[in-house]
Amino acid sequence: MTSEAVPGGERLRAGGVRLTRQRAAVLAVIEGSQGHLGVREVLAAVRKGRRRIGLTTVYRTLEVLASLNLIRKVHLRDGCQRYARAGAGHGHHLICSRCGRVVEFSDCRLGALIQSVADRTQFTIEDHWLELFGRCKGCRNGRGRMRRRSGFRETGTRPGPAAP
Amino acid sequence: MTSEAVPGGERLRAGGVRLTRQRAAVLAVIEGSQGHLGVREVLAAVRKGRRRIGLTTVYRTLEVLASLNLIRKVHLRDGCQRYARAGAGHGHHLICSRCGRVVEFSDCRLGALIQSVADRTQFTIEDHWLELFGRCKGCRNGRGRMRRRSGFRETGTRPGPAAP
DNA sequence: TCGCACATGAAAAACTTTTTCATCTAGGAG
DNA sequence: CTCCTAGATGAAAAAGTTTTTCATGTGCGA
Ligand SMILES: [Mn+2]
Ligand SMILES: [Mn+2]
Ligand SMILES: [Zn+2]
Ligand SMILES: [Zn+2]
Repeated sequence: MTSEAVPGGERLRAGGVRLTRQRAAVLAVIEGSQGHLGVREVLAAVRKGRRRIGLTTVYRTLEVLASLNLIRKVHLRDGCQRYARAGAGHGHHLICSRCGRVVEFSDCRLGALIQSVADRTQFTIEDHWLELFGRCKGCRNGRGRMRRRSGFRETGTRPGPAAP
Repeated sequence: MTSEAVPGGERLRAGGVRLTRQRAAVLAVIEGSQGHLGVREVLAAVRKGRRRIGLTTVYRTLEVLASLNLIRKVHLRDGCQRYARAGAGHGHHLICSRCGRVVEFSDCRLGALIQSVADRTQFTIEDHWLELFGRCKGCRNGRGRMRRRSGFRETGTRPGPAAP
């Protein structure tokens, strides 16, 4: 069978790394998600798909995929180490603070701003990082402020409310 | 002696929290630093200034100070939970990827971009987060790619301002 | 098909962050 | 100024996260 059979196979090969079923599974999980996922969530999702995978491999794989730009790392105010699918090329994220949905956009038009800051500070600016937070259409009227909705499981166990 | 004697005292009071020597010490350490500091670095710096403080308190204090906007949380590609002094009001960071120096700027002019992305995605955008990375003047020609230079020890302490 | 460099994963180590709870203290009341 | 107490502290332990180890497995070029 050709590598076509494995979604993402071409891109993994192109990245110079081996195409393993674990990598394909992790990539599939991220690409199949509308939001950002944490390590434990990816682990659970892959296993739910009845594929064996270890936590260590999830960590390593997410790093590999991100370095190949096949997925992107997302930072939230609290808790980073989260990942979302990557659009083409340079991209930034718009994140729904209620359900976690992630939309990538690439037109950032920061040229003038960067030039201005560079002139003023005497820095050579090499990279930038922009994230927008808000409410997606479906979450517009949600009065809550909770993070992920059902379908976007929380990573691990939450600190939870005060003890009795 | 009046509360004037304690740098940041006024601002802590204004925030509705008690002015403790630990809070003043942490604030002084952050304000005395040109870069971003992690929890352990703050702990070490405060102790070096011969002030007693516990790790738990450092965590809690950094959170309190950040919520009062007296200091700001900085996210790096790897490793967040770092803090830098805050400029006035809304601010973004320009970070030297070699020495860690942090410069805050507030003119982000993202209005048009935000409008455009909002229209296109149907999101209501409530907040944004922008960080610029580059080389400060002094690190311009540094061929290295290491993070903090001497003076910005990873786990060590900054020579920073000792207690008055 | 073979061989081996690369990849995996269970377990343990290492590290980070939060919770507990006994003790302390900032600062307002009197 | 002295008292009082809600708020703050910190040592220790618990809880959670990430990395390291190393024996075993496997992708893929020869
Ligand atoms: Mn951009
Ligand atoms: Mn972050
Ligand atoms: Zn949403
Ligand atoms: Zn620098």
